Amino acid sequence: MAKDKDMRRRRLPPSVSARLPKYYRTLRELIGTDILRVSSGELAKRMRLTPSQVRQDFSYLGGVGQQGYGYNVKDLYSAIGAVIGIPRNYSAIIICRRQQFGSALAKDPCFSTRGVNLKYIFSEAGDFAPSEHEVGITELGTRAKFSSPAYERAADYCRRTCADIAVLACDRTEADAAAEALESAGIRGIWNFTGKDLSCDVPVLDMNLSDMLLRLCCEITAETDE
Amino acid sequence: MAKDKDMRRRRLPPSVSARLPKYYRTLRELIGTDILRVSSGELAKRMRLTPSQVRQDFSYLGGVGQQGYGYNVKDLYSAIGAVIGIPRNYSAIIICRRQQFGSALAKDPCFSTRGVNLKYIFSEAGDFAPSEHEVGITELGTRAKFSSPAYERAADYCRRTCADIAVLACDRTEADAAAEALESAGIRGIWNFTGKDLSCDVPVLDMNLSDMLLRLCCEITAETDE
DNA sequence: TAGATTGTTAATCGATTAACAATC
DNA sequence: TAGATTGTTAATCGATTAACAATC
Repeated sequence: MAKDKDMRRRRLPPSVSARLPKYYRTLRELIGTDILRVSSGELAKRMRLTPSQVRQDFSYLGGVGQQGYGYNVKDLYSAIGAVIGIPRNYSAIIICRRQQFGSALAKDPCFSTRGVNLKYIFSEAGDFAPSEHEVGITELGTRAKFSSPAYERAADYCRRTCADIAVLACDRTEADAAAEALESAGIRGIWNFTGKDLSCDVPVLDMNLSDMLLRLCCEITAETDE
Repeated sequence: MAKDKDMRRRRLPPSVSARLPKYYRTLRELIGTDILRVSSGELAKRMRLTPSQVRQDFSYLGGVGQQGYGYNVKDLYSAIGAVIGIPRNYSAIIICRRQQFGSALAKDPCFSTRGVNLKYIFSEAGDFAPSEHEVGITELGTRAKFSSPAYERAADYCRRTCADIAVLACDRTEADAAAEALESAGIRGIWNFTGKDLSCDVPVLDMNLSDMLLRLCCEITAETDE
């Protein structure tokens, strides 16, 4: 008894949760085209998976489909959104170096389109709200001289105002100190662009650009030699 | 017979090749500290793997270790580098929008530190060699009016001069056309920052920032509910 | 030689695919 | 009802871990 409930509660296997964002994105696109229902076969074709895998994955969401019909696109979209945590309206801050990577991220639509509230950007050239950022960085130049590193001001902000996610794109040499400061200020996840592996208790998503570039090189090499 | 040779030749499982860049990076660090030899146990500790996995992984490289001693750091480093394709000196070009993501990538050390030759940057604000790029983007502003989109000029360049890797960070709407143009111009791999899935015959490494952000959200949510 | 550590085989674990009864 | 399609169980496949003989 209550077998399906147990099923629903079982922690999602990592392989499944890694696919959720892509399901979510594909379903968004379907919503945009006014398609109301979708079968595991159709979704599998769009995402280049097997129908089996799609159904197996969705079984962890607990009975979100209907036999003979398929899945209601909007229901499925919000069921997946709920598991990801979209309704929690997470907030984010960026710690970056002027004109570098993280700074460009501030303009990326990934935050606004996914319901994550980008609140503030901290860099050695000044601290900015996203709206001020473009002007701030390119025209104002350096806003002020700071005695504290950007990550400390970010941690202070975090303590005062709360923020869930830190996009960490500071210098490698500051990475450990920054992660520690942010963690003790209550940050709940770190998107790590520093290229340094962090040891944290909160979830860390590593974006090691060098590693990624080499991964592509490796594939190219394997392709050549095959 | 020739059993070990067969082993060496067997195509690397994807799980193993995905770890090679991190091995490579860790070994680089060891070289930097003048450590000459390393055991599977030591390496496992640094990389948070099991010694078994390290040895299993390296077995695909074919007898690069020595019983009772471990692995010679430099030998291992170059054996892994060879599989990745470092000695092939791959070259790269960037197709991006002004001041956006790809443009910031041009300044990232991942290319130079990994022996990938970044040759040229194409954007609607002008085409630049990496050395001209910072000045070009921020001070010169728009260099010229172009009648062709950046990806077409990139494809032309690729046909004339050759380039192995395209960092594709153009607008989503141009993603398919750009990939097709670059592929037919002879590009061998695409690092895809457009947020759109490509269908290509060459290896594609997807950097879907929205998906990645949601993956982190998902982990935070799971952590909270556990 | 004795201790250390590899390379490899076997055992386990997890993820994917296939099959099919349940049911809309 | 008949056709479609799910949810779930069983079979397969691949990746990780454990164990140990080979050997430096």
